[in-house]
Amino acid sequence: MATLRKAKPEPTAKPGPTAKSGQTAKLEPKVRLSRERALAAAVALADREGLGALTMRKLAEELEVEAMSLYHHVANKDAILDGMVDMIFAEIELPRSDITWKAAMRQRGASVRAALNRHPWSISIMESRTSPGPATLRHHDAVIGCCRAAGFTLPMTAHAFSMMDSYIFGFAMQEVNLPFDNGDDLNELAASMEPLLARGDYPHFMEFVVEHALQPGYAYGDEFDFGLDLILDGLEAATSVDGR
Amino acid sequence: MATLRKAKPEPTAKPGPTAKSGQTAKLEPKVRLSRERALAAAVALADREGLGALTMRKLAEELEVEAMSLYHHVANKDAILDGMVDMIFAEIELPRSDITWKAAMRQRGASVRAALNRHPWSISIMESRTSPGPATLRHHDAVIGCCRAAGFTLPMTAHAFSMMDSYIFGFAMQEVNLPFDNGDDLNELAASMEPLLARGDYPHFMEFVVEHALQPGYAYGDEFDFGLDLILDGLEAATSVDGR
DNA sequence: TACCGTAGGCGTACGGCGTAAGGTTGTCAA
DNA sequence: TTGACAACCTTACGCCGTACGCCTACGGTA
Repeated sequence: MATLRKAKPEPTAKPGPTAKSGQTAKLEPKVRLSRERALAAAVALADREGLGALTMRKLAEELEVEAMSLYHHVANKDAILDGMVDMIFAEIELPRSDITWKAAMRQRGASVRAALNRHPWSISIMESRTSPGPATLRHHDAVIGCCRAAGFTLPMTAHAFSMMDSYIFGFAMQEVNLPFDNGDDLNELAASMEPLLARGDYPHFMEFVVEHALQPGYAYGDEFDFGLDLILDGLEAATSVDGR
Repeated sequence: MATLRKAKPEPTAKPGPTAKSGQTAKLEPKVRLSRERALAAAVALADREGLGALTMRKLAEELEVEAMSLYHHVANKDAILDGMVDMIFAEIELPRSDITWKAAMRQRGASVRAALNRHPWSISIMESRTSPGPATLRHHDAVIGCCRAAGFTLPMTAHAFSMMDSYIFGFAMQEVNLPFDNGDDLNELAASMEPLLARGDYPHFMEFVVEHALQPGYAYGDEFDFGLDLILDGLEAATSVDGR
């Protein structure tokens, strides 16, 4: 015996839960752990308390299990993160095929953005993941298929794919990390940057913030559609010129 | 007693470095630690070994100091990350004012992309930072100033700023996380996804990868200019129509 | 019925992390 | 000479991911 007799300071019978004798064992069906249950709980935990709170111990506790039991269903924590990313992609609507490609791309762009806003932690793990899951592949396949069905050549499809995803994910990244969530704390934000701005450095930045971004009607999220439409219109023009 | 006699097995005098007596003390000037030295070492360490290797202990070792000494110059590790982000922005060329706004924006876009590629870890900490440093503010100020000098209204400046940065940072994010670095491992990548593709799922994705992305002349980085030019042309058209 | 391989779950331990608290040392003004 | 102060170090705490080995329940077979 390797560990000698250092373990087992307590050879007494276990106290309460899952009592050893059969007397109460049948009363709790004790749902089995599984990869799916673990991933769903991980997403819920990250949604509720942030990615930093997602630890193997906390996740296990959530599932009423010990941390090491998770390793029977996932290889390691990275595999959990991979699975979580794929769950997000599974939430995103695929582009429809019964409308124009522009309308379909607008709709799936909005769906991507909505999913990333629902799960603000997701974008920070999407970068740094390199092994896409089935839902991720399915999503990319559908987007490429939409372009091809609209008559895009392969090079033009590459342009469109790269451009749309760069913009959509880049926008979501900025949106998720804005230093404010709603209009309420704009004022304290403004106050916090006052010392910098009062010194006269950054005059254009200051004008922009004070005269525009902090004005009542302004919401950064509204910028999304302007940019996406400009891109889609540009892509349409590029295809109609020479098809490539 | 938990640790028993693990500490202090050696009450003997300290051996070599920074000898206690004054005899050799003058020989090594012992450059003082400083926030700047710490940040520069942190950037170098992250460049060399990745962000995961950047720990307070390793960073201190790099500087020939103990971990806790760092806390005399920075508040905590987050402050180091903030400082590192600002160092990256300091590397980026500001838009020039002696050329057209489009040329200036093209040049600063290339500069941003180059900096993010030189320091692949930087994009993953830029998101999640909310307190910009002076170089960051200076950069944003210059970009806004460039738009304003070109005659953009404030709303149009907001459109342009949001759109360009979403695209540039989003593109860099995808580029940095590609599962390959050069043309060499494209083949093993192709081999690794073969089981998925052979089953006939993802037909469009497969056609795209095999017939286009894996072809000899293709490099993802080349997509950057197409998208940026399309955006800049679109912005120019939008301003000349109604100026807003 | 008896056996046993295996899968799911548990307990312990290890090395590493960020950093709180307090000790030591070198410098310099009074 | 003294004593305040800043720079730096030592120790320790509570976390983290996970290697390793054990126990138990169950299903298939003899």
